[in-house]
Amino acid sequence: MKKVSIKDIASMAGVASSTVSFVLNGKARKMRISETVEKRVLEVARNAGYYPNQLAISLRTGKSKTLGLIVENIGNIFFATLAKTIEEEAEQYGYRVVYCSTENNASKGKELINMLSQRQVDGYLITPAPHMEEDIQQLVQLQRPVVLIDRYLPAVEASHVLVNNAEAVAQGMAHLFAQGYKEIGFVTVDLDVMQMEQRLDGYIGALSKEGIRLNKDIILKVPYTHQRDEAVELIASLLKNNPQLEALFFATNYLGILGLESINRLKMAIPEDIAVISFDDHDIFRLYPPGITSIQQPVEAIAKKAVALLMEQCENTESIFPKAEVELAAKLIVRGST
Amino acid sequence: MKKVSIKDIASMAGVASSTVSFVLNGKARKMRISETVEKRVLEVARNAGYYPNQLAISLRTGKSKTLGLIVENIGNIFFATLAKTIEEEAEQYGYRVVYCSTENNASKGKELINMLSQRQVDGYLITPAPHMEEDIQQLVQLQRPVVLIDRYLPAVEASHVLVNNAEAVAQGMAHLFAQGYKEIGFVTVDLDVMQMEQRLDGYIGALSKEGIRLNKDIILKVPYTHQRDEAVELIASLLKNNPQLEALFFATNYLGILGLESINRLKMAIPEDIAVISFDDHDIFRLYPPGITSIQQPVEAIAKKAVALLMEQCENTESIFPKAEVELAAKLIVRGST
DNA sequence: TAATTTTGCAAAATCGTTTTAGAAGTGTAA
DNA sequence: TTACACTTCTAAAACGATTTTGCAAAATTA
Repeated sequence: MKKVSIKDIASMAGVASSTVSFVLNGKARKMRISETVEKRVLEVARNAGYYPNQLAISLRTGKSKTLGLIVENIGNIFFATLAKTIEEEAEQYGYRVVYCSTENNASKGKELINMLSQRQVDGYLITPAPHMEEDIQQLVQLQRPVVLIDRYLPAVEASHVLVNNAEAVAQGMAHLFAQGYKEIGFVTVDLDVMQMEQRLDGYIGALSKEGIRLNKDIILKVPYTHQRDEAVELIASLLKNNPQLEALFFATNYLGILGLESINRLKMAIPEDIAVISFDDHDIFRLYPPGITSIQQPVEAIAKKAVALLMEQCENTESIFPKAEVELAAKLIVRGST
Repeated sequence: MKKVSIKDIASMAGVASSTVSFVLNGKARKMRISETVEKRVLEVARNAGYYPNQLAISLRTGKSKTLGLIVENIGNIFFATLAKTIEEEAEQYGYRVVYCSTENNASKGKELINMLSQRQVDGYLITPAPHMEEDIQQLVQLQRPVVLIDRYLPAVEASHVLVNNAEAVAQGMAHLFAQGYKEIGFVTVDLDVMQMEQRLDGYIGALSKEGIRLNKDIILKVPYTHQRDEAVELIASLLKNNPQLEALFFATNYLGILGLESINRLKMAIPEDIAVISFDDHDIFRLYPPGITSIQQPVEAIAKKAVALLMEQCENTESIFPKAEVELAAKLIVRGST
């Protein structure tokens, strides 16, 4: 079945296609189309089941009203919620979002930027994987609207919005200290990304502020490429090799989940044998007895701010915007695990 | 910064834009373009950082190489995995996927179909919300490629692929009987959708096969619109009012998760006080002590089959395809909760 | 040498819109 | 009668690609 175009409507209504376009875009008044003609066109269009071809519109106007969102892994609840919130937010501005995952792989990230460019997205929201500096810098140089989220690249002149990682970890550490824990291990990932470094910095800073000497043996950097089981084993051996540990701080939710499995495997009790706190909240943390204390990122605020910044750039492509650097506060959710 | 078009490349290389197109599409040989010209064009295109405008290509060729995927809720891990698998599968065929959620709301579903149509997707993968019959039937009538997943609408002449729900529940029930449980409650949702009815049918069928009389008091239909807390309370009162219950069968993973919360609230022990089994697997079920038995859908097989069916229709738009009705077997994952 | 075929590319049509410029027709005033 | 201003709509260009057709020059054949 052929689709109906504006031309078909025009010939059916006995007018020019420009007239149809004016009417359908509500410019009938402005273009002084008579009410008679307007009604007829509207009628015909409705009966024919006409809907506009967005591709043609975008091609002609040069605006696709679409944003590209590149996250690390859409399967992770944090990014999934972020994506959904961003989508809802963008809808307010009349924009659609297409999203995709890098899996923290720079070459996949490069491909995705390419793909989005080809599809003529109006702006980019990116959680950059390591080594994506060059590709993102290129976007910036071409004056494409770009906002980085969740992390940033110091070398790139792009606006970013993220949680105040160091501050958030410090807050969590303060809570642990207040509960009397002193021997606190830190489990992070071996990825060379800004936000992970900031979290580790938060940990180190909190220790030194409390006057506790840094013990590198109880900082574990799990290789990102490790399989689930290898990682669980790694965390388990950290616990076995350091029986003095009173608490474990996980730098991200999926590490926390792996940690729960390790602790479970060692038949240790939370919080009696080991206290647990994790960055990024998760359904499991709310549910897993006795409830896992976590640091909840202000996902909604991040999404809102990021979209707002991007929109500003999109709607105003002439002027160059100063790089905005936004850091938002996290929220500590205290549960039974500490 | 202006984008470079094929015309720009043409004038830079001193050739016609058609020539550029031929070269870039690898048709140089076929169109008898000399190697000299081919090399020059390639060189110029590379240096200028040219990339094609997908919108223009789609408009001209009439193929967007994009599929529309409409799920119930992309936030749910089942749909998220399904979406991701479908995306990977579609990539094999050179197609992109744009996905969106209905939240089980027919009018939102209608809007989404509209949006996807305007964006000229080549085919539709849909988990239909109740009352979407008409809109989907219309797609079918317009001979658009459509495949329904996870559920189907008896009134609509569209292919579908889903898990064998009744059979899967029967399998779960058989396991419960084998473990000696007789008093088994069933918690489902009050939505009027095919797959939920099939699951309930599976439950009822299993009982009658076992010679157990149906007790409607221990079948709970949680209203879909209930808030988290209301639902938890509802399930808790089911347990309180029916102390004879030995096991609870949850018809979907998010109900199962709510159920865990209810059980937790009542301080009942799994499986000593109450055994638990849930449809659809989830991270939490693997982790939550003592592990929750669940029925895992063959997500990968569903995705593969659905995409394959859709591709067949897309690549072959002339012929009308017979409605394919595919039902796949689920896998019972036995854990400590039963 | 003339006719024919092949080569190598250019021109133009096309996809479905938007948008600018302007063409008829009518009315009004000088 | 002419000039001018409205009113109402149309024609055509443009967006950036693909694809069909066209056509001159070179090469081949008769």
